[in-house]
Amino acid sequence: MSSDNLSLTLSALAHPARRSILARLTTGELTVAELSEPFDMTGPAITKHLNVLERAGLIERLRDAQRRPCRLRPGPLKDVFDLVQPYRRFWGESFDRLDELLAEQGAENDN
Amino acid sequence: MSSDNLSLTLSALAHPARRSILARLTTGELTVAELSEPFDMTGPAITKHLNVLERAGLIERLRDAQRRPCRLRPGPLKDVFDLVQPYRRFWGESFDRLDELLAEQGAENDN
DNA sequence: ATCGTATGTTACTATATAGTTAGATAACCA
DNA sequence: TGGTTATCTAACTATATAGTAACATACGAT
Repeated sequence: MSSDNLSLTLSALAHPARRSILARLTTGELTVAELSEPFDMTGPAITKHLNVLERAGLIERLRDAQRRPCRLRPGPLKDVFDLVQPYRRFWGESFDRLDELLAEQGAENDN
Repeated sequence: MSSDNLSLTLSALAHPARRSILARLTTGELTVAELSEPFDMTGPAITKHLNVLERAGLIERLRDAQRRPCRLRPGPLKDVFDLVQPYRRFWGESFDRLDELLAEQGAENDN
């Protein structure tokens, strides 16, 4: 399963329901019931998705009586940003033929 | 397994060996043997990782006699960038307490 | 005290992932 | 032709993921 933090974060993001949950949490805390509502999924399935997100540090669980609202913890997303950031130079120019870019880069940074 | 493209890309990235392979491909094409070298892993294991990367569109396999060099295809990484991009406003300010930000946002964008 | 709502836990199924060893394929080299 | 190098496929194991149904717990309301 590769349990380093970044791998945990990426595999947590690798499910549309979990990405959708995160997106909805940007507007504030939501309860499990509220989060479940848009999905055709049973309660336990949602609970498991929330556990995955929590284990990755992407959400925090609170207490409000019998409710357990979730709050976004965006920290680990920065690591994802930092992962893809160095590749920005590659897209937008030659998607299919990287050769020239690699040549340029090879010139300035000999490996 | 959630086979939409973005999910495929994210779960392909959710393994340190595969991220390392991608990083090494930024300096040019490499053969399977060259890619295997830094890892304590058998050939078939590497082949499987390459298949995962290829299925996600992150690499391309070429032919050079009996060699099958790999080339980076950075396109799908842009989608990952676009995924995390909107969350940038959340980190760097209040990691733990999102409340003020949410309050601001709630004011301008009533949901 | 009991009821109902909200959420979590357990046990189970099916499929996917990550790795192994052993064998198959393919292309070059002598 | 036969051998070597490079890579992939097949079969297998162990563990993880995504879902279900059924049950348990926790808390507020009546």
